[in-house]
Amino acid sequence: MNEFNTRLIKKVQTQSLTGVIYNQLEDMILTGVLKPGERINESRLSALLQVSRAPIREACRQLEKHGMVQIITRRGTFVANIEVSEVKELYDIRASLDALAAEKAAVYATAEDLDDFRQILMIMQDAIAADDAKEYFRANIIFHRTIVRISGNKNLDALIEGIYNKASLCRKTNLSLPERMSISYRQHRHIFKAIEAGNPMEASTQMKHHVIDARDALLNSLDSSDVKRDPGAGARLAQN
Amino acid sequence: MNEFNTRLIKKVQTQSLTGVIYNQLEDMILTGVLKPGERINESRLSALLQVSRAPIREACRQLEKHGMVQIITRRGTFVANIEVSEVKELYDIRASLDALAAEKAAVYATAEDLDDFRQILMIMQDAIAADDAKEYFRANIIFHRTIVRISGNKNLDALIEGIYNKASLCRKTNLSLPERMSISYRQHRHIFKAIEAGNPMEASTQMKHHVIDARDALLNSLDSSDVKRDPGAGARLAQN
DNA sequence: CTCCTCTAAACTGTCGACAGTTGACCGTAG
DNA sequence: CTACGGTCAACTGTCGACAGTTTAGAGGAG
Repeated sequence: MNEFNTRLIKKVQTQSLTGVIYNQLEDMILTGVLKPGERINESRLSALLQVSRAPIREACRQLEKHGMVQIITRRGTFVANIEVSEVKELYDIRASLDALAAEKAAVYATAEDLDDFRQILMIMQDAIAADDAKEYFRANIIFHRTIVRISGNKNLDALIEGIYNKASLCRKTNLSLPERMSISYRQHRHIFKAIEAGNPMEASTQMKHHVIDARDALLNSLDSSDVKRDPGAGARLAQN
Repeated sequence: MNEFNTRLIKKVQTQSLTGVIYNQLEDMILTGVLKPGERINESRLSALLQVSRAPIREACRQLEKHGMVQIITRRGTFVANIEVSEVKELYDIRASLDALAAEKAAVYATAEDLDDFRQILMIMQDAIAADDAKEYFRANIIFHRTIVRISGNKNLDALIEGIYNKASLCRKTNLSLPERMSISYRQHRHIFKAIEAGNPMEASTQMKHHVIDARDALLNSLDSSDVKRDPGAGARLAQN
């Protein structure tokens, strides 16, 4: 493992060591190698990855900025520990922000934007027909990102991504619910219709309802089948 | 100035150098000593403040986390440059988040919480009677923070503060509008009434309206008294 | 046996130094 | 006069070391 890391580091060195370390740590957190609440030992990591502590410290600050760890002065950095109750709160925030995005999108959407939506909705339909939850999930992310993009609010993007990352720390939240695809699709369609009609109020309301609904479905499924492990790790997001 | 800084640093050393540097830089940015777009030179600062570059770097990362600077790899850290158009977007976000807080506050507020509100509203009334804009402004902040606290959503607090900090970078946004105090007070009263009545929907709507209204007043006063940035701004704002 | 105290190991915060990269200035060619 | 290329200074990224603080564990008292 050491040799592999060393090689990897050498290869991408043009991108700054800190960035590489950041990706490694993010991976280790999202895949559960580093468990919530666990402490990240700078010295040990620097020895393991064969780099000095400086880039590791920097990577940790970036992780904190993205909400994935918490840094306590003179105590260390700890992998964020997300309770289910906090996931609930995070979804509330995301619902509000996504609703804002939908509201603005209904104002600014162009004809081409609407075509984009139609295409995404078609992909979703196909995914449902093929019972391909993974594909549907991908399209879902694109749908939401498209709305944020159209809204034109640059800060919204980073904010929502941060919320999303943090919620993802609760690994249980990454399971997909294939049986909800058709419900979700119908809601997406309502949102699209509101945007198409240029109705900000309606778009906002529908979006908020959609996100809260998804959250409740998720939490309910957690209640019923709690101790389930999630092998379908396709939930990792390709960000940017 | 050097001596003063040194003494200050010594005095609070128990609280980590990075924290002291952070406060200094924040001050310098908010007071305009460091101007938007200006680059922060680590070496020069470390010489000026008589500390090594490490704590300065760390302070810069924290500033970035709070949205006050932007760090570009191998280029340096630059004081965030906020356009008026971006302030508009930031207020949109804040309106959504504050509306969420008000919604939840209407659900969770206790009798003591309501008493807190009554007290704050009284302070506002007094400030208006004394024509004390500064005091009113202080009470206003407490009012909003109280709502966020009552909402019980821990992430909301940090998020809103970040938005607020970033908007404050546009120094023009820091002017107070004494003539709006009574309007603002009435709106606060409406929000309080909705929370008191346990009406989340109404509280949310009133809050959103309040923040957007404050924003428009602010931007309008900028339009009339300042350089004409965006001629279409007024028209576009009217639709909100 | 339990609780408190004190000591030592471990770890983070800070430091000064070096190396690689970036941006700018200067000179040359078209 | 302008555009392109090369050289150089400055600055950030990274490194290894030291100091102060925290935590854990050993030892003693109740």
